[in-house]
Amino acid sequence: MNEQEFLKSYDQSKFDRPSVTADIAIFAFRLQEPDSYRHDPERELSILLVRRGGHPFKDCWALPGGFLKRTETLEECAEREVEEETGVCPNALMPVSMYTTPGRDARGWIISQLFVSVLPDEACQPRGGDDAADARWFALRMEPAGETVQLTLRSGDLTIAARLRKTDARFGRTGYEVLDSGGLAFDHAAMIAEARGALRSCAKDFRMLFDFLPSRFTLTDLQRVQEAVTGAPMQPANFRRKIAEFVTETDAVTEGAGHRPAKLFERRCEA
Amino acid sequence: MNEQEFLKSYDQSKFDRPSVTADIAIFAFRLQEPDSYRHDPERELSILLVRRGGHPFKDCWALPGGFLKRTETLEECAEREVEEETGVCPNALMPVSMYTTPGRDARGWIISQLFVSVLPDEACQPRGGDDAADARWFALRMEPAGETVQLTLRSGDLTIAARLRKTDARFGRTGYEVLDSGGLAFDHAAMIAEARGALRSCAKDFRMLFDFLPSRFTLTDLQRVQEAVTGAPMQPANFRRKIAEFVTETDAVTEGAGHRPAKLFERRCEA
DNA sequence: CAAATAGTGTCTCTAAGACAATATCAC
DNA sequence: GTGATATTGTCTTAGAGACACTATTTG
Repeated sequence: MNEQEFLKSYDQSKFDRPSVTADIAIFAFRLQEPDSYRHDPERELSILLVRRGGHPFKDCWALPGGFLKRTETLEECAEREVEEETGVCPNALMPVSMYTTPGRDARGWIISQLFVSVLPDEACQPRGGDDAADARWFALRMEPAGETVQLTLRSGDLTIAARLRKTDARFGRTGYEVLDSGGLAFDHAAMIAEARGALRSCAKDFRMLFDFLPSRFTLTDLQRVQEAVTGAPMQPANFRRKIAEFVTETDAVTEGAGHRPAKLFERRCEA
Repeated sequence: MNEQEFLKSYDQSKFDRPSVTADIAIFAFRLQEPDSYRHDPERELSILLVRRGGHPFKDCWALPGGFLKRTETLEECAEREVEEETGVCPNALMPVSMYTTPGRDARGWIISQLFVSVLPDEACQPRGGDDAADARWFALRMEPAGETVQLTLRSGDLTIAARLRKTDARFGRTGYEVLDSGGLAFDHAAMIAEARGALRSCAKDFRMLFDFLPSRFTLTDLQRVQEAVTGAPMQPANFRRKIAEFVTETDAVTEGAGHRPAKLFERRCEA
């Protein structure tokens, strides 16, 4: 038998195969109401979730995502699913890791690729789509609590609290095991925690920060984003020194704030 | 219909699904013959390939790997396949990226997870296994050549030369497109190039270096490994300063070399 | 002017890199 | 002793972090 004949006789359907999905953790910073005309509004790290319209986990909140099709790459699938379910068009999608533990999905043998993406606040007025009854931003907090990690998601009156335990932490990535999903679908609580970690670790490279903001931004805004992602404050002088090479000054300035206006900057694009 | 009923009626086989494989790039440094009794032997970055025993790409060289089973994670699959095909038991397996381009495998819809692993030279006397007619170490060189990248693999008289073009380079990872596979199976030439890059980028973190060496080693050996992985030489004094915190001195020293003996060190294990 | 944020100058300390000198073995 | 590698000392420089100061708007 030669290769041609082999390929002709090869029947993929004879073999056991999993379904494959992409799930996407989309982060943004949402502005909160300022408490005085002088204070700048605070920014809050948020994540986009959809309410599931069908079984399983009907009416539970979940990451947007869906099944891979034969004609697309996993990344294209992720982009398509986000668009379909939330009406939002994501920027670059960073692959994080593959979830393949047997039994992780009650429907059968399903493995999932987790992606992380980041959006400027303005770009996203989510709407429910195809399979999703609703789509909303949830303010995200993740705090260590002894041996475990507490995950808190809040959207208006709605609060979701999940508890996780760290499992492996190799190659700069930390995996989590769900102790209490808090009502989140599937193993998405673990995915959200891992995505938050991936976000933190890729913030060392400044390029990602720009995706959180519109094309023109103040350096202070950029710094707030960086601080929220890394979780550590920074001296303004030092921050400015470090990002200087990545931004270009424009003529425009902010207006109407109760204090000195700030110059607007743009991302510097180089080869 | 409630969730129980939904799950009972859910039939995964109604949906189109891909086959999923794990492919593993295993690296080691192999000692070369010294040209004089005084010179230490040189080390050469090598990668473990298997010769395919069956179609497609019968008799071509390929990364070890194979199909994911329902009862295992992708990482377990990778470990099993390496063991079956080469007789070698890999250390930690680092997931690198997922290959999902439609049409990448002539057998049908097949997506693959690439892993990278690293072995001490001593640990691996490869043998052909199940699907693999043969398993061998190939010295690996990767050189930029204008717009393209030249990949050269050599094992004894056998030389494989592949040519690639860089595609995307986001999130610290570089993807490649195969221009000339040089006879390597599937898109494995691109995988090898990406794996080489992943190795380089994770070498910044010293912990990975130890996997290339037996439990006791000289600092010079460790430095040679680091230099070969990163591609850049380093001052001995600086290297020693940097790894000091990761190693412990032992009483043992090397013997019989035509020069000053070196202290043997061990990896320092901390919490 | 007061409150609030924007933006700059500069000191210190550490880490990285370069260079040079000394040490110790096999033959 | 000679050739090779092992090991250590230290100078210089670049960058991170901390701190203090000045600048500019709105009400």
